[in-house]
Amino acid sequence: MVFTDLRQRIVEGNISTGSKLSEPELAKYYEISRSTLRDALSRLEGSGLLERKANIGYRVVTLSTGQLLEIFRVRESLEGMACRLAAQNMTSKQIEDLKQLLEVHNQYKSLQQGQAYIQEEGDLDFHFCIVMGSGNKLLIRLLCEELYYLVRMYRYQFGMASPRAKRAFSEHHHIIQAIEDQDGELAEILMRRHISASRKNVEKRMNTL
Amino acid sequence: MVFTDLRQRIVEGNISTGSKLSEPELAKYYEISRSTLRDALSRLEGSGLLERKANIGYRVVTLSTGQLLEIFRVRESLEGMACRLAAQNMTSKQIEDLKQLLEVHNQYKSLQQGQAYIQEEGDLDFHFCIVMGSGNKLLIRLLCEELYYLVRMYRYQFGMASPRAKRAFSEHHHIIQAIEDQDGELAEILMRRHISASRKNVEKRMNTL
DNA sequence: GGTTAAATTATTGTCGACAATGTTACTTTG
DNA sequence: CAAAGTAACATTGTCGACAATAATTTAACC
Repeated sequence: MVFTDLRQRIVEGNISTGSKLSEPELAKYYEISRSTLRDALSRLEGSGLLERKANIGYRVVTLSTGQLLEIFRVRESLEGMACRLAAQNMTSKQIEDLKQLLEVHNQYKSLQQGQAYIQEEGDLDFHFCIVMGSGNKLLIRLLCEELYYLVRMYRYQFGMASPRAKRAFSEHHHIIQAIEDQDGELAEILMRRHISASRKNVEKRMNTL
Repeated sequence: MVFTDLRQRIVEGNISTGSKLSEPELAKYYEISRSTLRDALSRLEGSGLLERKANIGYRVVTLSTGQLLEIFRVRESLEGMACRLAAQNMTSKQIEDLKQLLEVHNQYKSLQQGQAYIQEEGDLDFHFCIVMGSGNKLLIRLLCEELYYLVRMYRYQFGMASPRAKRAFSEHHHIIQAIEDQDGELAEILMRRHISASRKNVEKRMNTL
C-alpha cells in the first residue's frame, strides 16, 4: 500500500526530514495517479509526518530535540491515563498476548544485546498494545495514529540505542503485573515513571552531544 | 471557504451527527468539483469531525457522553501542561489581549445572564488563547486543531447552558493572574481544577437526564 | 407472500488534462 | 557586473470522465 510504504520511508529516514515531496515524481514512482497519491499524502499529514503549504506542497516535518521532549511529556500524561484504563478494561486474552509479546522481545534482546533499537521498536509495540487495551478511541487516535510514528521517526533520526534497555524491559513487566492485578492507580504511576525515565535518558544523551 | 463552512455546519449540528455526506451533493452545493471537496473532507477527517470508510464514504462522527467525558480528561492533562507553559512563555502583549478578551466576555455576560452558551463559546476562546500562548506546536495541534471543534460540537449537541458560568468566569481570572505572575505550577493546578469542575458539572447534568 | 438472486442505479475511487500559482533562467538596464 | 524585470518552466490546484465498488430495485423461485 502506498500510504504505509510512504509512512515507513519517512519514519525510517529514507525520505529525509524537511525535504519536499514532489507529487509528479512520487506518482511516477508508485505508478499511480496524482489524485490517489495526494489522498495518501493528506493522510500522512493527518498523522503528523507531513506539513502542507498552500500552492507549495508537502514537506516532511523537521525534528527538533525540544519537540521530542515535549512529545515525551505529552505521552507521560496520555499514556498514564491509557494505562489506568487498560488496567480496568483489558481482557485476560489481551493481557496474555501482551505477556507473550514481552517474551518475544526478551529472546530478541538476549540474542542481540547491543542492538537496542530493535528493542526500542518493540518498546513502542508494547506501548501500542496498552493504549489499544485502554479501549479509548480518543487516546488510540492521539497516541497510536499520530504520536507514535513521530516517536519512531525521532528514534531513527537520533538513534536511540540506550543502556536503559534492560531496566525498561523490567519496567514493562511491572506494568503488566499492575494491569493484571487491575490496579489502575499503580499502573498509571508506573507508566508515567517509565516514560519520564526514558525522557530523562534522552535529555542526558542530548546534553552530551 | 468550503472547509471552514463545512466545519461550522458540522459543529453547529446543521449537518447532523452520524449522517453520511454525499460527495456529489456537496460538490454541487458549493459549486466545486469533487476533487476539491474531497480535499476539504480529508482535512475535516484530520480534525476528528468526520470518519471515513473505504468505498463507503465520509460520515459525521457520532457523539456519546462517554467520549465527551474522556475528552474532558484528556483536556485536563494537556491543558494543564499548556497552562504551565503559557505562564513561562506568554508575552505581556499576549496576556494583555487575553485580559481584554475576558473583559469582552464579561460585558456579554452581564447583558445576557442566562444565555450561557455564548459564554461557553467564549470559554473555548479563552482556552484557545492559552494553548496558543504555550508556544508548543504539538499541544496547539492536538487541542486547538482537533479537540476543540469536537468540544464545540458536543456543546451544540447537548446544550451546555450551565449555572457554572459565573464561577468559571472567576476561575479564568485567577488563571490569568497566575500566568501573569509567571507561576506555572499554580497555573497548571488552577487549569486542571477548572476543567475538572467543568467535567463534573457535565456528569451531574448527564445523571439527571 | 417472503426470500434469494440478478440487474440496475448511485456512490466512491482513480485517472489524465488543463488552469493557476510558484520557481527558475534569462535578458535587460542602470 | 549587479539587480530588477520578464519569460520559460515546473509544480500544485481544479476539473470532468471513466472504473470499481456498494446500495437499491426488480425479478424469479420456493
